[in-house]
Amino acid sequence: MKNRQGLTIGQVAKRTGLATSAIRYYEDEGLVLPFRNTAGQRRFDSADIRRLSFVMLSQKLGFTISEIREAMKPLPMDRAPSKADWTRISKTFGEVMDQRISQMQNLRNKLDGCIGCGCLSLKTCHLYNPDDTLGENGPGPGLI
Amino acid sequence: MKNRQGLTIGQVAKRTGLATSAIRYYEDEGLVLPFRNTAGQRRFDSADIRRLSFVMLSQKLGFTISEIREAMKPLPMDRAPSKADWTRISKTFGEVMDQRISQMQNLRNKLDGCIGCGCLSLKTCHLYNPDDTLGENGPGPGLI
DNA sequence: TTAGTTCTTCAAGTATACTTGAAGGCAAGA
DNA sequence: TCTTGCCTTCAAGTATACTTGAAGAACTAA
Repeated sequence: MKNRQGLTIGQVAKRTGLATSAIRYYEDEGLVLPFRNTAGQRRFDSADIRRLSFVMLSQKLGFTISEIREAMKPLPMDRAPSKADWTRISKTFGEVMDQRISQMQNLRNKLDGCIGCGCLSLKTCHLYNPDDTLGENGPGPGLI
Repeated sequence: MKNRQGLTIGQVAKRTGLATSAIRYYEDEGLVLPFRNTAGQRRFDSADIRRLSFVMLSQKLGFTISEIREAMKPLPMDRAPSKADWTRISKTFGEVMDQRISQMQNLRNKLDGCIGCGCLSLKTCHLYNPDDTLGENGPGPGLI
């Protein structure tokens, strides 16, 4: 009998496809809080893996670490989150996704009209409307 | 009479809303190639501004600097690009956008089913299909 | 028990897309 | 001419999301 007290970080890495370094980083960022065995090594239970899975998916959806942290705030760290906990979070993210998708579609529709025409006038083109921006990206790369 | 020979970087910054540092960075990255006056100061013509406008828009659309550089490769650096030049580029980017949007919609549709249910099973959930990924993000932040 | 693998922390490196600051040169109006 | 403001380069800093490497402790199987 082995690992009755949760999975090691290496085992979680294999199950999730995450690198161990990424998992440790997520812990530093407060996205998971695995418990420790007597020697101080990390041990993960199924709720931890569910949190990590949510992080992975949210990353795919384009959310930042701080957005994910913010979203998971209502989840309990001590006990396994309930279905209702996850459903609520899923709903919030879904709404944000809908907004982002329609924003991208807006920009995409304007692409043909504004660049395709070759004029690309800064004053008249509605592409330069600040409301069309995909959020205030600070420094650093944008999406994808 | 002033600036008969193109706009200064500061004037371009005001017109486009870009920071002068960003414009210099774009030059370093090969996205624009303003000419220089006798003293070595940058001077921009309308074709340069059009290139910068395209860069700004492409950033909003989520393209990286290297993707934008790649896309603008067919554009002539010496003369003002024709309408056909811009139209071709616009078409390519539009198609990529369409792909990305439908990819995001796919992920979004799966959000309710997979996270909403609370099970988030790594083995069965199609959310973990590698084909759903928004590109191979290397290190660094993801989208937005 | 011993060897080999995995774990620990911590500091530093990587890529993207810039910004900031230092030190000095150029331009334009009074 | 002078002064103010904008221009130049170059190096270093910032934020995000990690990875890599070093040095050493713990775990596991033989």
